[in-house]
Amino acid sequence: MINVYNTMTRRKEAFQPITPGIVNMYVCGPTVYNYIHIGNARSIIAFDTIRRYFEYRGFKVNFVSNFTDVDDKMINTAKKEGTTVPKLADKFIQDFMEDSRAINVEPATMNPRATENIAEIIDFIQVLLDKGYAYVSDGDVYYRTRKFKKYGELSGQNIDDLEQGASEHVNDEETARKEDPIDFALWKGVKADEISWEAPWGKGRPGWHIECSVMATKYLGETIDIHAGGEDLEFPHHENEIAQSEAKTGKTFSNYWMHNGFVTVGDENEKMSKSLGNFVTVHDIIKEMDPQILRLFMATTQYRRPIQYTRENLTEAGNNLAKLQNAFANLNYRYADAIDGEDPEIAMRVKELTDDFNQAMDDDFNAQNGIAVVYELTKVLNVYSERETVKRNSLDLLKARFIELVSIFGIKLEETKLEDETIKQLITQRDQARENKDFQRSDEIRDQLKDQGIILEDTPQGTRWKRE
RNA sequence: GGCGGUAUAGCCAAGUGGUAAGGCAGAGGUCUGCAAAACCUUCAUCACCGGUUCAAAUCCGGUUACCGCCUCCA
Repeated sequence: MINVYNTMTRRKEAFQPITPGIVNMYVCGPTVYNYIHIGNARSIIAFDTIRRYFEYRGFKVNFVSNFTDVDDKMINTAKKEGTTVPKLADKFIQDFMEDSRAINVEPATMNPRATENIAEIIDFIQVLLDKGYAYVSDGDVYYRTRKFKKYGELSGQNIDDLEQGASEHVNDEETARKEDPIDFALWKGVKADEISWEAPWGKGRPGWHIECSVMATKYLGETIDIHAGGEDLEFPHHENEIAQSEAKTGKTFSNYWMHNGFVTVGDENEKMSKSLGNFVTVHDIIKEMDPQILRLFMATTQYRRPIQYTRENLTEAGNNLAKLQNAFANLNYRYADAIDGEDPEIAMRVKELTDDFNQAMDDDFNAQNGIAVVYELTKVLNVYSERETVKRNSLDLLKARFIELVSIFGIKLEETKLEDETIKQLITQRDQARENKDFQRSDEIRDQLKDQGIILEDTPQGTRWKRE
């Protein structure tokens, strides 16, 4: 049984899908006006890891994540860069896909875009108007927040406190059009020559929150299993989504709400975000280092905890990645001299560790405990790889389980095919030199290869090599 | 001001009543011609104060510090 921390109840709860064996999951995606930063990556990685774990446990996961491809930021950025909103969206959606691939994120079942669902958005708003949950004001449409009794339940906010906050902070012309400062926009009337669509109450574009309500219910149903996103979305975004959706359907919008913690950066340990301007993009990072390092770093921290993005922490992740890769390589080398059969104690140990792993991850995807088990398995691989005789079935078993567990964290282990003839020849020459105790010559060859990024390792089974 | 979160070794980080997982870095060792990789050993009384208890990092009260949300944001 998988336990999930539900923001709504602030407790871990046993996960009960609506339909046995299926998880319908919606994750709020990015506004596509820039490259994704590592904060976005954290959210993407966290929920990709969770999705992979569900799949590993036998669930079919319908994973829907949207692109917000029209809003103020899109419009402003397009204007500034002398392009159109759709072109801007296309570019950064493509970059999103590339960056996601680099950090080994499984493609979503579906990535709907707000602008592809305008008709449904209009219908949705119309229902809210008909039910009295919304009102038109000077071309805009607003949600009548106070009418929704449960408002504030997700974030634990009192509506009067919110009211106070809202009236203090916001004092623009938009507020003047609202009946109440805490009301929020479902539709924004068109200004100047902005991108817009026809609606019964006038030309304009959807507000931010409505698109997620529409797309989640359209593609996954009126009640979904899991709705997820960064913890900053808890309020107001998710609160508003609930208000819209439940006012319309009268049903619970999502059974579980999951929120990932932030990435902090710098000595101040402050939140990283686009608006603070202190962000690092995935696009830039992966030019400088193996994307798998970033992936491992983020996937193995419990998703609700904050992550401190520092060079030191990345170095540590890099060392850990190398450890996993070494163990995998050590194991693979032994296929050359493995004999038939299996060692039963290995099967037992693998079973044991798998149970430990599942137990750890069942507890709200506790990746820190999960990876600890993987490190134990790594040790089993290494120790077994050093045995005098190894058996093929045991190698197969260790290898398969290792790949399986590591892939939940999005790590792809590749068998390096090293077939370079000149390198092989040099190694043969070196082995001969070593046999003749001509260590000067043998070290010369090793240094020469090292300059080319080739590392040699002498083992009882002969000399191995790998790239740095 | 309201709501929420966090504080465990040099660093990252598990751990919700019984005497501190794991990883990185460091130190010592095994293996090696030397290395590399790997393995073994070693490295903390848990922010502070008070309380409950036979027993607390874990429960209660208080203090301090940091972070987030309340306005666009993963």
